[in-house]
Amino acid sequence: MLFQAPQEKEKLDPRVKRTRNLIFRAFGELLAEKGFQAITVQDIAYRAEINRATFYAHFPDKYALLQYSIRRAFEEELQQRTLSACHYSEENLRALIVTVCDFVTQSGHHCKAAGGQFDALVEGQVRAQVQELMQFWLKQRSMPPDEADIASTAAAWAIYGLAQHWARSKPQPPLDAYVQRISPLVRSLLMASTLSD
Amino acid sequence: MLFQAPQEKEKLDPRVKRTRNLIFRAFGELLAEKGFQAITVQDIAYRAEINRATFYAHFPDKYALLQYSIRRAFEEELQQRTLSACHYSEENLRALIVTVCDFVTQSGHHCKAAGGQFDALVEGQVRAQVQELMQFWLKQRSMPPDEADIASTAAAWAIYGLAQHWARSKPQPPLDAYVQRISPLVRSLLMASTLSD
DNA sequence: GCTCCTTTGTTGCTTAAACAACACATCAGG
DNA sequence: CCTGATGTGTTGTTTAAGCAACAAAGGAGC
Repeated sequence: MLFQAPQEKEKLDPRVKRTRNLIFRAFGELLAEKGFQAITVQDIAYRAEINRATFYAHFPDKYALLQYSIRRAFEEELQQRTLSACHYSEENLRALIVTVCDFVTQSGHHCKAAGGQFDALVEGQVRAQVQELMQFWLKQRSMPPDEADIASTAAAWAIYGLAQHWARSKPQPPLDAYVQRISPLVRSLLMASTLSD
Repeated sequence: MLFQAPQEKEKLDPRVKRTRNLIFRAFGELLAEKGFQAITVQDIAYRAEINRATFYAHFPDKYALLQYSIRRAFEEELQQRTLSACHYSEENLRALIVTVCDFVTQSGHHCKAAGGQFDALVEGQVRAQVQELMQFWLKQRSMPPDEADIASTAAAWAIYGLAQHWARSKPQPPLDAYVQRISPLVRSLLMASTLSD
């Protein structure tokens, strides 16, 4: 992939990579089975076939793992939709918005059992990644860094906000139509300076 | 489980256990995809997320892994059918025969691409385990060891031979009927001395 | 025959994971 | 209240897995 996440870059000890994969998968399974609070670190370690102390070598606690997992889940979602290693285009922007909408709904009813902090975590991680990706797009199109910062930040917040709005709205309009409607708004935020293509 | 396989007993370093699991699964996947000869040790190591040298720390070569895998696959088959931790009964004996028949057919067309040695390996491993299990049954019923050896050996060979015969016979009679027909033969082998129950 | 390339086994040295043991927090029940 | 049980973090020591580099065995193609 061309757009590698800033964290977890380059060469990482394969044992570390594998261990995190194991923890990630185990956590995902448990999350689906029991809900967040009911999960203990022991559960995770057992399921992942690792020692409990090893868990703490990678994450301070299960909340940190939750955060990491949200980020990874969203990353994988992006990769599966062939985004993340892409350039800017209207189509990719719409796809990105769709991904965020889906992810927000998913995380909404996937595990409502994680205290009020859950939504905040999802929001933070997803927004950060959306912003990074769009920043990457803009720099690729040679927008000056500080402008790209501002534009991508604004657009990321807007996308997340609109996604949440859609997810909560009753009745829910068809996603396609909604995205068609809002993507020009986001585009205008992104392209405030360079208005071509 | 009450009837633990003689190898791989008691407490084994969890890393070893996990590594072997990873290798076992990776090998199973590759076997389904490419066939035995096409698989390299590198493939297995890559798929299992382990170092190639680690593979050699566990198995001399891929043939040894094949042998190990056959044994494990059959073990798991037994456990799934709730055998292996059981006492002798007519029903369990029939279930055992059914398992062997299924396993022989499976391994027959699952990967025909492993030289002529493949069948021999399956045969050896399966027969050994069938024999061990029945020996366990007999000793549980306080048959003297040397008698149990002989009886279980004869029965194991008979079961495997009859399973192979069934798998190759055309047209194949219904498995249920076939097992009903042959299980008394096996039973007579097992119970040659103690003819009660 | 001869390369070039891939795969195979093998070997010190390095590093991450396992363990056991610890002090501490939390909570249900007598 | 206290007691037993369970989960949390942390630490030093031990052990398995990773790495890089090696020699050697096979193939494929010229």
